[in-house]
Amino acid sequence: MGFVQVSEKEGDEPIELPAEEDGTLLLSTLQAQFPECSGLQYRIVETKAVRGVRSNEGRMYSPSEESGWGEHHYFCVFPKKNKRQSDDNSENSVAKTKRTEPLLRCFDLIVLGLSYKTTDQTLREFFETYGDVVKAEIKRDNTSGQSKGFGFVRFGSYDAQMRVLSKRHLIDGRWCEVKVPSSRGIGNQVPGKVFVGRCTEDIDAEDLREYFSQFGEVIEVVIPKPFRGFSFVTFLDPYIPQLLWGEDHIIKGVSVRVSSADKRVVPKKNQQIQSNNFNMHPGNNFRMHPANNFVMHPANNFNMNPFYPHGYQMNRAMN
DNA sequence: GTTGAGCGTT
Repeated sequence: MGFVQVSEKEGDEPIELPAEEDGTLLLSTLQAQFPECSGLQYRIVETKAVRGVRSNEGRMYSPSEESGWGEHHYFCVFPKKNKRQSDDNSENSVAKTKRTEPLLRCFDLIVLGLSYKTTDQTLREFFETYGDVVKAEIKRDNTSGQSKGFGFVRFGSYDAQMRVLSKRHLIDGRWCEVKVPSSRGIGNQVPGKVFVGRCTEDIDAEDLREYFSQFGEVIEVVIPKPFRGFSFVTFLDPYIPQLLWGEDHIIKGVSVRVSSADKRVVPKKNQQIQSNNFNMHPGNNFRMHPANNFVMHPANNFNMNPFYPHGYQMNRAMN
């Protein structure tokens, strides 16, 4: 909880960035203010040594478990190869980093079939045997507080996430399955396209392109006119969108909401488009792109449970 | 206080 004091360079006036509930600072939060920033450092007052902040899976961890981020004044680290992103003539390390980082990032997993007595706490404790649990919550009825029998869990490491998805789990006497939420599925979505809700009018196409370029190459930005409070961003790689849903994204200090752009939400005919196809990339043909085969991607095979491929009644013998 | 396929954002 709380805020982290960060400036671009050591000695500059710091700004306060909000930390997450678990005390971590999201790289996306950091990059919303310092777009090219890849990490944080701070100086130890006593020894004058500079220390780096631990970072993993898009999250930055405070130096101390007890005192959190403390009163340190953090400053940004930038990649050495910090060329303009439009310099697309070489497959440099920047481009590779931007492609692989979101692929390995964890996301919420849904836990189905939970006992009505299972709590956030017992859910967390159960999954902690697999790795750091960033979030564990039971979904409850708003008025009665009664559990709905399912919940969400999020891990700190992709490895733990993979291991959990590969098996069934006996939690509080019930066999439960852990799946990728259908909200991340690939139903009617337009390949590579995301819906960006809660936009404000001062967020223009260039702001959106600049922000979302950290996750992959952006090939189109559409802001419906007249302004309707949302916009669309399309990536070259069609699997990028499902890695962004459910995240908080802060652009120009505004918390926007990224969700799927499906075919029901096609822009109206009689509207202007502020910007599109600003990046005429030769690889714009989705069919030609090797990443276009969704099924080939491991992230799309999570729900194929080898134990119960046909919906076996998991809790038949219980209770 | 009961139930048992699903899919949330406080």
